Amino acid sequence: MAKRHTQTCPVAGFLNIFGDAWTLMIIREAFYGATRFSEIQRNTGIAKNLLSDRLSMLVAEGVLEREDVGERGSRYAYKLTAKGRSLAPVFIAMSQWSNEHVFGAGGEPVFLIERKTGRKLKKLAPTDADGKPLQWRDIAARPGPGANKAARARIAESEYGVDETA
Amino acid sequence: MAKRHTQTCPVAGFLNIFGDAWTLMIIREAFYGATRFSEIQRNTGIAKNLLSDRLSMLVAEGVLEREDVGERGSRYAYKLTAKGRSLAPVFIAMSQWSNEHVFGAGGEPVFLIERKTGRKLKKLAPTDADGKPLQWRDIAARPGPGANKAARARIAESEYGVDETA
DNA sequence: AGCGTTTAGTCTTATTTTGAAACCATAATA
DNA sequence: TATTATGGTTTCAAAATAAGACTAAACGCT
Repeated sequence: MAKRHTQTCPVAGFLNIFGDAWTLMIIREAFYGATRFSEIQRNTGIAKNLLSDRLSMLVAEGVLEREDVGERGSRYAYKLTAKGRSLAPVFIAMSQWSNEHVFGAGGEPVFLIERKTGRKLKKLAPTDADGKPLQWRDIAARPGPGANKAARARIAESEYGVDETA
Repeated sequence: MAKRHTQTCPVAGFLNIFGDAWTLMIIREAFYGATRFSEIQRNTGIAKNLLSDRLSMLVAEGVLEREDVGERGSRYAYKLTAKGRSLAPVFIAMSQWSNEHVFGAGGEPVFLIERKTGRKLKKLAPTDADGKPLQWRDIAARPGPGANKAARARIAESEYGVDETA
């Protein structure tokens, strides 16, 4: 899993960390509260060498932290950092999409709920700065301060782009 | 990209479609308005055989549709279906996370904005059924109607799970 | 203290996937 | 009519994945 994408792009940056079949399964386990190597391996079915690689990578990226829980070392707990916990919207959006479009109404394997009341979370949806819902047609892309020439060009030529020279 | 995951789980279901280095880059292109094979290939750098595979897969999954745009055939446009467009929250959540945690403040390559006003979208965040913001600690998982025995067991034993026998 | 089990890996090897380039038929363009 | 662009398919080497064997330290039990 070398970093494949060299583009200056948020999606490319995201996929350089999470763009494979297993990494987000590990994040799922972390959200579900699993912390131990063996636990994650059992719950996902990932091969041990891959789990070892991915955990090291996630710790190096600052998404997980490895905590020593043995009395004299050699027992570890992998836990989400603040950076990792802030993947919650991604995790929730994936789960909601999959419940709706992979499994469908009546076939949902798991609902995410508010712990206190048991009610389902509200469906994540794009909103403007004031919280008013937006359709995808209302959304556009604008180069940010980190955009290089290539990124600017791609955005400018796309119909999704807005030339915001302001 | 055979379906790797057999678990009855929303994340596993999602990753069986999108769990690789390229598929979400293709979705990015679709959101940015690219429709043609060559255009997507140029913009992402994906190998043509992989693009061909992934596009067929996405059409088969109903995420994209292939429309014939040649006068006498053999020119095609790949467009998001409604199912594909409803990936917007996933796309936005990934972009926002990456802007914040991969590139960081001042290094963001691309902002997603409201087309009409140019203002940045609001950051996606989990809320309860009424729209009140929730911390990740307030969120739990409950088996849905599609949960099989294995899925139920996994949720039950996780600290994230709630035994909602109601 | 001694013994078997669990944990958290590593190593090896076969299989699968990817990446890059070559090739090709049809369509559009000059 | 000739040239280029499009949308692929095929081939082959390199890389990643999958599965199991193996290991050392730590733990749990008597």
